[in-house]
Amino acid sequence: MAMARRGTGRDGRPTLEQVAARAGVGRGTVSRVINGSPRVSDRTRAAVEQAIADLGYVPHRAARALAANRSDAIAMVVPEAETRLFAEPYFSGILRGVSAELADTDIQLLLTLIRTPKERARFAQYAASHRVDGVLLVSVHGDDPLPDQLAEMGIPLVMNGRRSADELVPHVDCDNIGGAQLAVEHLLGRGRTGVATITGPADMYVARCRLDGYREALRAAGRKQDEELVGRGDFTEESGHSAMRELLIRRPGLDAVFCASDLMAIGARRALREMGRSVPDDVALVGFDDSALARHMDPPLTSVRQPMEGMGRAMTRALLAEIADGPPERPRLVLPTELVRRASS
Amino acid sequence: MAMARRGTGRDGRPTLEQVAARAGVGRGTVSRVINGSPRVSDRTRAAVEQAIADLGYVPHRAARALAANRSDAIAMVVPEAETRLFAEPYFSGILRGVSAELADTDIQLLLTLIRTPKERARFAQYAASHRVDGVLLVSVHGDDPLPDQLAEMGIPLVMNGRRSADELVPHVDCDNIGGAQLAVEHLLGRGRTGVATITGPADMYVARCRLDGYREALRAAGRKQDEELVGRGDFTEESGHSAMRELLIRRPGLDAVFCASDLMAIGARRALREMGRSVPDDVALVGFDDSALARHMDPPLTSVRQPMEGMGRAMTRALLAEIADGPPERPRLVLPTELVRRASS
DNA sequence: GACAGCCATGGGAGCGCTCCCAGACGTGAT
DNA sequence: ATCACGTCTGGGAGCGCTCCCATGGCTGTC
Repeated sequence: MAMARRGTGRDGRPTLEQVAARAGVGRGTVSRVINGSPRVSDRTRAAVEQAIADLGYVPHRAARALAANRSDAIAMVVPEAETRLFAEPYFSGILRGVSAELADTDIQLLLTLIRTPKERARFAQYAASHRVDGVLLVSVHGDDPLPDQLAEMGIPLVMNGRRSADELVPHVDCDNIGGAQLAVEHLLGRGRTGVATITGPADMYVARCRLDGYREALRAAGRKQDEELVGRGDFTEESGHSAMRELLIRRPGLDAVFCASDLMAIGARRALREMGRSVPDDVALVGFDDSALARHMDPPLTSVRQPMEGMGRAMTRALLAEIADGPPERPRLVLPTELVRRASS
Repeated sequence: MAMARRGTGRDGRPTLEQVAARAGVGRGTVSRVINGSPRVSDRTRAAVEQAIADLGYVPHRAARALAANRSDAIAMVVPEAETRLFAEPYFSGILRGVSAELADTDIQLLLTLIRTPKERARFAQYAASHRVDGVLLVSVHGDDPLPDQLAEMGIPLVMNGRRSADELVPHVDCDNIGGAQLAVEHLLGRGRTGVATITGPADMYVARCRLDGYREALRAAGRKQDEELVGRGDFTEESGHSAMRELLIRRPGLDAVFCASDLMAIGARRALREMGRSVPDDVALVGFDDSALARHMDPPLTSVRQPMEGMGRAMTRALLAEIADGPPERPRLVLPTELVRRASS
């Protein structure tokens, strides 16, 4: 036989049952009020809300999750390398956006850093058992099996960035091509004629986009493509340094460089200094990311800003919509980039 | 009357009940195995483990949380300003440590950014209702009421850093005094005689510690204190810049500066350049934090490294211990800092 | 004025787990 | 053999919620 109902929950907090008792209604009604069901009269609703306020009632998440078979939590998954490499503005920017968007829902953010395949597998299993309502995937590499795995399991999922031009998994991206164009147009607009670029690794889609943007801007301006002005980097400072040296040897007369990352711009800047070029007088420099590094460089670096916080927000909105309404018809959302002009160009 | 037991849980995943059936034991026994209770015979344990493996069973968190009255989740609370200001290495370093420490438990990390008092209140309420087992508080300011609020509610809690010398809330700190000493000793050891410092805001405990370290190092070396060599900053680049200018005006002969943050060192470096001083030849420069900024400065900045990842780990260990065993007898843990020597000194 | 139809409402059943008690089975001492 | 333990085990009860069905009061209609 059921024990007599107690006056409070196990840890001394009021339960829905007590709220019901105090408001003089049934449990179902309180539940309806809490969940915003329209099928409650205004009178009753007011009484229940009063009781909730009086008691300081807060729904018990676990109980709700168990009964309703949802978790009211989403996970944000970040390959650990990213927190190291792109600590800022990437990771914290996105996080800020996600958090802001979640602030007035009562959905929780679970953060998972993944550093090994074992951890990836573990997370996949975890997600598979519906312990989260959806997943936000940050900075996915082309060869990461996780997105497809999750998609296959039918777990709502949004990535930032895409792995290829024909990405099927819903994602939010920023306009890398447009950003690169902006940068190169700006350089051209300042009268620079020998505009070089230092690219990211060719197997990363984002790097290819930025290179495409560079090419497109030159084409649009009617300049001929000089392949000797394209230096290859891998987004690291060191690669920017060596690419810049090679560029300078091949084309000593170049007067501007668009780097596909701020980190490479730092390396390039060092090479320029070593080879006796001043910035921006001899060579104008533009980066990509608008990181803290760019702001604090000497001279401060002109850079393409990605709306990281906006991407975080957009990803979150997209995920919540997907959780509520099922897969979107258009899986892709592209946010504009912006050029932040500083003294380096 | 209870419905006949089904073959699987609601979302098609096996339940503990099915594991029990397959292993030919009762629910209680499976629960015991899962929770590592010793009161299970080896035979039975093996059978249950086999059944778990066969079925791919994963416990349902919400059900477990509800029944056991714990959440298997801890929250990491970060004032939003911090993700902006100290993006790196602070925040991501700690996060990496926390995540690493949690990796082989099945405790989840909930991340909460707090930007308004309203959100703080909301979080306090949330935590109060035992929706998390414990809280990690990052970068707390002296006037933040949250720590005491949580402590009062009996919620296991660990902060990083302390608000004052007699902090009562359990916390993990790094050796700011020792780090500053290290920096100044290093400067002295390189033959510098006029060692200045630029401090953080006087109302921040961490800033006072670094100043104490500076003083202590001078004292230990038998140098007299010259108050004119102490510049006041507030951890920002701009404050470093103006403090450096003033120092240079007051004491043109100074030949070294210990800055209590890398950001201030960047400002100081700019001022030095403007006033025609070279680094490190005329003036040696040392920062604090060992941020990405320091590594990429020109010349690269010698800086005091705080073991952020280690602090994250230590905080997590301390919190888990507190959850398991109750409040620690010694609330404080201090981790050593380390000097990273680069070309600026 | 009777009946269908609608709406707000109460509360039983059940989500998947843990807790704990009572029972079944040893074992060693008497 | 009997008894007193101790160990291992099964399963009832219950965690706090949501879902859903049945109920009862009202309205509108012919």
